[in-house]
Amino acid sequence: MGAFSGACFYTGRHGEPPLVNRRPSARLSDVARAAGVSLSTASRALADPGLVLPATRSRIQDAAARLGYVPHGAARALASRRSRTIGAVVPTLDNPIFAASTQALQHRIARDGYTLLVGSHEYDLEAEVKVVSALVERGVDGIVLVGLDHSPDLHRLLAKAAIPFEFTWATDASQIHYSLGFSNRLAAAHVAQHLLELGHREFAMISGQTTSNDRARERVAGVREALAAHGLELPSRRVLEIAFGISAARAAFGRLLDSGERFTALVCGNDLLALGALLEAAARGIAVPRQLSVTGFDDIELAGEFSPALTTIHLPVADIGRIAAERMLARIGGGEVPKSHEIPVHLVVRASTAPPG
Amino acid sequence: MGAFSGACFYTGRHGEPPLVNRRPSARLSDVARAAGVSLSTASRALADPGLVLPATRSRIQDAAARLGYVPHGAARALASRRSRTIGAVVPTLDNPIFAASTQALQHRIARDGYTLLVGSHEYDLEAEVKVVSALVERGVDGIVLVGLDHSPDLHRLLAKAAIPFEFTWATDASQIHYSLGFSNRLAAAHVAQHLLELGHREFAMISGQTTSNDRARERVAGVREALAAHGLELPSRRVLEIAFGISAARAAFGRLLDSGERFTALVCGNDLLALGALLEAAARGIAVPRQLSVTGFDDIELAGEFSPALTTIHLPVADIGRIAAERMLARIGGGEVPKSHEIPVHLVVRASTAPPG
DNA sequence: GCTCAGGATGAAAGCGCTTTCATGGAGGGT
DNA sequence: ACCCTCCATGAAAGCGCTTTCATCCTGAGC
Repeated sequence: MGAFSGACFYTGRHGEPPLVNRRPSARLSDVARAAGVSLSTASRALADPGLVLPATRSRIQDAAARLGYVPHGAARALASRRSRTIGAVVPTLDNPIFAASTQALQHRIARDGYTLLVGSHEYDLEAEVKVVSALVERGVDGIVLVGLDHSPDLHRLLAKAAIPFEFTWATDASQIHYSLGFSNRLAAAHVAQHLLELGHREFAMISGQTTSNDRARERVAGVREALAAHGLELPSRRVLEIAFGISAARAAFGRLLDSGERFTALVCGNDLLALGALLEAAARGIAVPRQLSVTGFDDIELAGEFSPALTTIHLPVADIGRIAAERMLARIGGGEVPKSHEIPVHLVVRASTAPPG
Repeated sequence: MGAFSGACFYTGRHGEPPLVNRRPSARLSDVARAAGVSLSTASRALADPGLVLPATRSRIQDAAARLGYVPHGAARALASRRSRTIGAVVPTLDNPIFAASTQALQHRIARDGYTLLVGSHEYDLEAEVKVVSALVERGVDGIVLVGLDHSPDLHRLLAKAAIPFEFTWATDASQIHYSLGFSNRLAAAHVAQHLLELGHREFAMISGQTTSNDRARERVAGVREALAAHGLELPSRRVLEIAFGISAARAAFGRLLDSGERFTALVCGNDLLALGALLEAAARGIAVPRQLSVTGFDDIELAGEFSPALTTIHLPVADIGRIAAERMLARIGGGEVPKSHEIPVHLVVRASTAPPG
């Protein structure tokens, strides 16, 4: 390569914009200049086209398209005090029901031009406060939370931020807060009632962790209530609390069997736990439902496909996300929605329950 | 209640700030004033405490704590040109592997003070462009995407935005883009190789949708390659492409059986599809693995617990999210990372495969 | 004791947009 | 023809923060 051409190449190279700190894409002022209008008119044409003469409007829109204009969200948020983002805080996305409802939530708000910020706290209420704080800091216009159990700091933070928030997967009976869900207690009682009607009298239960988890707690309480109405009780030694997971559930169920407890009905806090129990029962040659009836909660897809198909409570998981989105959007828009929204859930009787053998 | 006290009450009531447009929590200038320092010093004390005298610093930090100061993300982003948010775009969170890796990603970046924005496109490449555009507009500092198949518009947008982005769940052999994952083709070939070694010669396959999905396509290609090396082939009529879902998989497998095709090995594009096939096989009285060998891909928790336990490719799902996070954080911080990162995956042989009966 | 380096702080200029508020011109009523 | 209203547009003031740049003070070096 000769000196001249070499120099030439280098000149060319240096002409390229540096990759870092490169001038970001066109700003609104560039669009305005290109269209021959003022900044304010350009802003209006894009935000509320009705405010601008059709001719002007299309000139501006053309310019924006030509320049590949992408609005600067932070600037917009700063000036307008709305970020058009919504925060969702879930225990974990590893649980398919939270993943599915979050998916539905995201899908719905995207339709209205909103973006979802997600955080998870892995069932740690103090971690949740931090997550929410991060979301508030990002200026979310609203926050969707799971359950009713939260740190007092959480409530303080939320009150101070003065943004709408909503609890899901449970309804706040006190009507103090906005909530969307169903009564975990009643639903669980419904399951127990079904088993009672089949003739079961000896129960056991596998539950998720109940500390800091009102849903799990209410489900246990619901079963106890239903039994109590029949003069029966569910002793603590027959209620196993375990962390989430199929293999953990298998192990727990195994322990329960090994402990020598006698029972004909096993109520599980959710489908995954029930599946674990079903798997362990099969491994041990326990016939379900002949020797043992098993129930779940959630009605994940597998529940209906598994053999034996699982008797469980059907939850309209996607609806929860979607309706939460709609209630949130309405409130952000200044609308009013009922303080609490009850989602219908129902028992699906399948092959895993039958009268005691 | 007397007239005086009544008036008193009302005055009190009116004194409350209105719920809407209430002055948001303390601003940095409030903190600065409370601490008796300038705005800049307050900013420094919070952003980089080392720049400020210990005494001053603690006065400022105290004031911030006392006032419950929460920084205004948009203002900060506008001034600093960094939003400390990262975007993740997945096909859908309904798929547990994406939910799990997203969870790990979120968890890791939260440790560094970053917040996750998520979007999903349900396997629609044009929808993906919109989602990414929304994220760019929100000023994310980086974007994590799934797979290698994307719209040209997507690449244009990303190039223009000049922010780091990374593809996951596959490695870009051309090394043009940053990518993190493994070779879906090799992994699938590995599965086929295992079955070939067991003595299988007649294969069938159930795959996810291959259009716009390089992972699914590569898995099919990998199986074909492995067979070809043995002079065998996998005719199209034995490759069923279906949408995601256990019941869809059951139905598809049923159709395959009804079509009269004869095969001793069924390769499935992922574990959920395999589970569907296993369930249908059980329902039809087909013994696995005696009459039919079945394989999956992903190694979800259920794969190892199910009966028969599923032979599958183990993917370190959480690692993918975590490492993607770490690579992204490094790049945002100005660091360098290898263009592509290969994640080790391996075959887990369980009870669903055996020599042909 | 005087100079100069260096560190702590303050002043002020934006970041890119929205949103009053002001202005000017067109159209309607009389 | 005149006045008033209404509507399209423009000018300009921030939104709350970061970040130069300038300033002041302290202390080391001679």
